[in-house]
Amino acid sequence: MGAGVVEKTLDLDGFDRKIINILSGEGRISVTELARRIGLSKSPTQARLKRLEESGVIRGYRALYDPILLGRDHVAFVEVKLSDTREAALAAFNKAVVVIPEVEQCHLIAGAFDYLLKVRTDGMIGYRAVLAEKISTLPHVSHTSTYVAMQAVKEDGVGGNGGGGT
Amino acid sequence: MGAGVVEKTLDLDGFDRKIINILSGEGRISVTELARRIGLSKSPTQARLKRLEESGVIRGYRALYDPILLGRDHVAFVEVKLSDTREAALAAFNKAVVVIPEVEQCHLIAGAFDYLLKVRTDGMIGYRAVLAEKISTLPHVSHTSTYVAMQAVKEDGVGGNGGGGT
DNA sequence: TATGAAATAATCCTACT
DNA sequence: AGTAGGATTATTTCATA
Repeated sequence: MGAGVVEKTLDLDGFDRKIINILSGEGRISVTELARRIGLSKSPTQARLKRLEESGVIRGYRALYDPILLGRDHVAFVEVKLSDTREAALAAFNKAVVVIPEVEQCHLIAGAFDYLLKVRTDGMIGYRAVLAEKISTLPHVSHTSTYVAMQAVKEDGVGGNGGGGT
Repeated sequence: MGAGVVEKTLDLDGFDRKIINILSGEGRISVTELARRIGLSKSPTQARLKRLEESGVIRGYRALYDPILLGRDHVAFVEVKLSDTREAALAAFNKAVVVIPEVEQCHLIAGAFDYLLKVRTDGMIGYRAVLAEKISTLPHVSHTSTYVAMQAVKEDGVGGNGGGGT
């Protein structure tokens, strides 16, 4: 995305695609089951899986959690405007924002050199604290606009960490 | 989120929290390894894992993919305004939007009764097709504004499906 | 590159502390 | 409720085609 053309030349055939699609829904099934579903025996299935993992197509596996049961059902989207949009400023912002655990997603948006953040907390009080203490103090932030989600109509599960506690 | 207080009364102790945090990063490790890491023997670890799964805290497992290697690195956020925001209209919109595979996320936003959608495609051409043929034709849509992401600064992996092909 | 068999390691179940 | 041990099943490696 952006600078540098990345080598996209990995040839994924139908079996690889099937593996990808199955594992996107059920990431913990056994290789035996996976082999049965794609219609191949165990060894080649395992070899393909390993190849997908080592080539970087599969970056890892994650458990999906119920945000409500974990008490982390407050989602807000934050539009962030920067006072400086030069490369160094963007890099500083990027580096600082990725380590905030409550920030689930952060995208650089075209057109206005803004960022759009997705922030998950355990409630409005927690959100205000994150906004005041973490997001507003990020490098070169000049203005933020918050949009609170009333309902997650479609969403994948939530990661385990992010302010809860280890 | 919103109507109906949900029973949050599951008591998660430190071991459960450890399980949740570990599995959020490595969702495919064995129960043996999991037991070793949380400092418990295998049987209780497995019992706790099963309890977390059956209580709904863990909703499933998913493989994370590299969007670039899969050729699905175009992300856009769409603000959708509805002409009708009564309950029935919202329900109709919700029902229709969840089945669009390119829509990764959809949130009902407070304040203006808008929706914010995250749409992933294989490029601008694919995005325009999705916007014209799928999003704009959703029930009660009156207006959309698109914000294209130039860079994913922080983001979990991507699901396997969404326009690719089975 | 797929198949099939043998060694290894995981899961599952039962009994004990 | 956690630990320990044994039976079942899956995964891994290796040989073969």
